[in-house]
Amino acid sequence: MNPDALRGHMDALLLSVLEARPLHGYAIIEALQERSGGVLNVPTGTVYPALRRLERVGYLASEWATVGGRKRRTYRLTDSGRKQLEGERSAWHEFTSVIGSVLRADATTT
Amino acid sequence: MNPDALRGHMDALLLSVLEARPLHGYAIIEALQERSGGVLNVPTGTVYPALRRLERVGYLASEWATVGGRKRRTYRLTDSGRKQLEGERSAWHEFTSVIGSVLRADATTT
DNA sequence: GTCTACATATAGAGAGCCTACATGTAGACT
DNA sequence: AGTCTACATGTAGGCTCTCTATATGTAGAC
Repeated sequence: MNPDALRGHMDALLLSVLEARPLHGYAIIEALQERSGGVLNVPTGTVYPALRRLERVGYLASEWATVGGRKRRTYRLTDSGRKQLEGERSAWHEFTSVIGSVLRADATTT
Repeated sequence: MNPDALRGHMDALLLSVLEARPLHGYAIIEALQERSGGVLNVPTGTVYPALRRLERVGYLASEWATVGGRKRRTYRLTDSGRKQLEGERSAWHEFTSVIGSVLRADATTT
């Protein structure tokens, strides 16, 4: 999976994975792998900064917890984040529809 | 349309639009608009450098022409570019499938 | 004592898309 | 003659995001 292809879609992925329940960063990475059938291996250097960015703009909120002696920062969707996810989903549909229509365009079309 | 979303998909769009016949830059921009129903307004500052990049890596070839007193640089797909377009199309399908599966994931899935 | 899994974080690189600007022709309209 | 719009190409610099590489530390298995 070409990294550049993910540009601008990372937010949607992260918000989506947090939709059902809060998760910490490491678990988010695993969830993305699972849901994508192992294809999506997003490095920590991408996920952690992205989560902080999404928190900074108010789509996520976080709190620290200690589980089994290990510290976790658990992220959850805010109301604003839930609205944003809706927007991301419709943007995704428009995006695939538009690009798809160009890629599939009949070779004989003017 | 969020500009970042196009990242990594521009090549596919340009190659696809040149699949049926050679076009010059300005006509490519118009073709993208048409095929996308007016949604895709790619600025010249994106298209011209991208075309040069694609020529540099061998997917496109170009030649100058003068039509109605105006100079045009007309681009056409090379054989290598045609193969690349195939690859771009299958990459696109994998991409939409993977992202789609994450975005649509059942809220109750683990 | 070592290795792997778990867990978070940052610095710096790299790439590409965008804004803004520069340049020039042709044709229509005033 | 002068202005405006459409046509047509191009570059410089900025911006943002993703990635690589690195750092740090705990827990548990072997």
